[in-house]
Amino acid sequence: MLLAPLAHVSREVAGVSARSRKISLLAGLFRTAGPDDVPVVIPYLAGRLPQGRIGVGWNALKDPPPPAGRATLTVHRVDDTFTALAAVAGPGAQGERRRLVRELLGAATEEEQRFLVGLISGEIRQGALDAVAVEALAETSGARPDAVRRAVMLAGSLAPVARRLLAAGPPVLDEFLLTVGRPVLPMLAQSAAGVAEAVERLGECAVEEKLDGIRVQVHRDGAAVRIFTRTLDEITDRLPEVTAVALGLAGDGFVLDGEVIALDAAGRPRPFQEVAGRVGSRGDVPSAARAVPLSPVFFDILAADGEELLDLPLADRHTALARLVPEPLRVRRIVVAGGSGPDAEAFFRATLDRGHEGVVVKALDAPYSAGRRGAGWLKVKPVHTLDLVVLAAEWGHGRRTGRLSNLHLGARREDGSFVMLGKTFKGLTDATLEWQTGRLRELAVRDDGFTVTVRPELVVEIAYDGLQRSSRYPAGVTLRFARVLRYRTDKRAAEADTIGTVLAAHGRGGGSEDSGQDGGSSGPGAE
DNA sequence: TTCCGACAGTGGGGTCGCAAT
DNA sequence: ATTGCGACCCCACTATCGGAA
Repeated sequence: MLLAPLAHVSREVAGVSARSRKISLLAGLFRTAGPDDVPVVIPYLAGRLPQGRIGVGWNALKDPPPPAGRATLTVHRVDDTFTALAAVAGPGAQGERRRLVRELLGAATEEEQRFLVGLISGEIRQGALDAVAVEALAETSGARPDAVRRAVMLAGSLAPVARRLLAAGPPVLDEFLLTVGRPVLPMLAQSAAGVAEAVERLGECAVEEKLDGIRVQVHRDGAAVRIFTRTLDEITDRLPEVTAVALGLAGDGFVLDGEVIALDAAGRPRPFQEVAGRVGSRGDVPSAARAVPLSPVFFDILAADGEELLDLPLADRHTALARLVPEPLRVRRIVVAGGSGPDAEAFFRATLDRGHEGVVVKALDAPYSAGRRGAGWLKVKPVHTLDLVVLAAEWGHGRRTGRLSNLHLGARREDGSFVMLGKTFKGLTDATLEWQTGRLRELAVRDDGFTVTVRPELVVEIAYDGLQRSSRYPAGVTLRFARVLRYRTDKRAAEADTIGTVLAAHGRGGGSEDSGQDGGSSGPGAE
């Protein structure tokens, strides 16, 4: 099969807005793909590479060679090139990758080049990723979308399901079962503004502490333990203490869902950054483990005694969890029946006081709906706000092209100058985007084509989750998950929050930003 | 007809590891 | 030794479509 029709359909899909139309366009192409093409075509049209990451980024894609005049590239030639790219290593790897990429792009027509660049950089922007591909796959094969989605969740990815489904038809979906040792897409939570609201939405529910660490899925099959991240990457060899905990439990065929965190001597959680650094360390794991020992804490169970528990309501899964996992290894929780708000609120406060991130409110009757951000779990975290000053803004991409999007945020110093605390592009409606583009252009003092620097006069109210240590910004801290709430056109820059009040609000002392370096873990840490 | 769930898009900061400088 | 880049961790929010109410 040639790449050309694929690239063409991708462009057509991007050109229509109706999801139903996208689905039938994709389905039409799936039908024409031969059995050998399927494992490649399906992921490509869902915007993914079967090889995963191949070590080629935006930089290697600059200045593509002139396009070919005629379409001769086959999908298999493209796939072979990606396989070769993924295998390149050692000195000179960068140059070799560049050479392979140039060779591939040189053999591609203009439309194919656009498609390949999008595919490699993960910016297909056709408005159709896995979920739409699942629908198209269902349409092509005559299977029920739900059944396809469930198989994808259990297989961990689309490709193996697509291959079997198109080769043998809907009945093969029954072959996709939860297997201990093979990762499953994890269930995710939606956000809610407050505990009372979340409890009201869910009715009978559990309120569990939300720990700020790394999500882990722990499989044990006899003496074999495997640990996976939220994106299903295996990290078993980096977490020996988690393996030890799994081997210490009184069961030998289970799958647990939980979070790893690090605790200090007083039993309080250490900052997320320390946990992330530890989990990311592949080199000398034993010494990393001595410096930052990790504690797994579990909140769900997907299989026990080799038996699949996914479809059981949470209440029953928790019973199974409690049978296998002793108290300190489980997340703290309470059960709230029939909207008794105060208990949940008190639990939320107590959880924050213990230094944790917030709570997750979970419907007791909900099954484990993996891979979807189902409404069965609602997370609640405290929100802080600040009035900051816009120092600059970056030109947006994609649907934000031509609009000033990413804002550089500054806090006021006592002397009237400003310290940059981070950036945000979140929380902006199209109308606000439009308005800020006009207003910031009026305030512009410089435009290098990427960033527009402005006179620091515009005040914006920012919500954020807490401070974290930063080596990038002059105050030594930056805002975590900053987003725009609204512009404060009623405020002048001289009325914006100062860096002193920002630091003081998070127990980092007032005064100058240079004292913000709190020497590792001795400080109280970000919330 | 209106409401709302699910999805895609638009990017944020940090950290590690590897290759290039 | 330092710097740049890619891969992955954490993540919020809005616009849109299309089925449910």
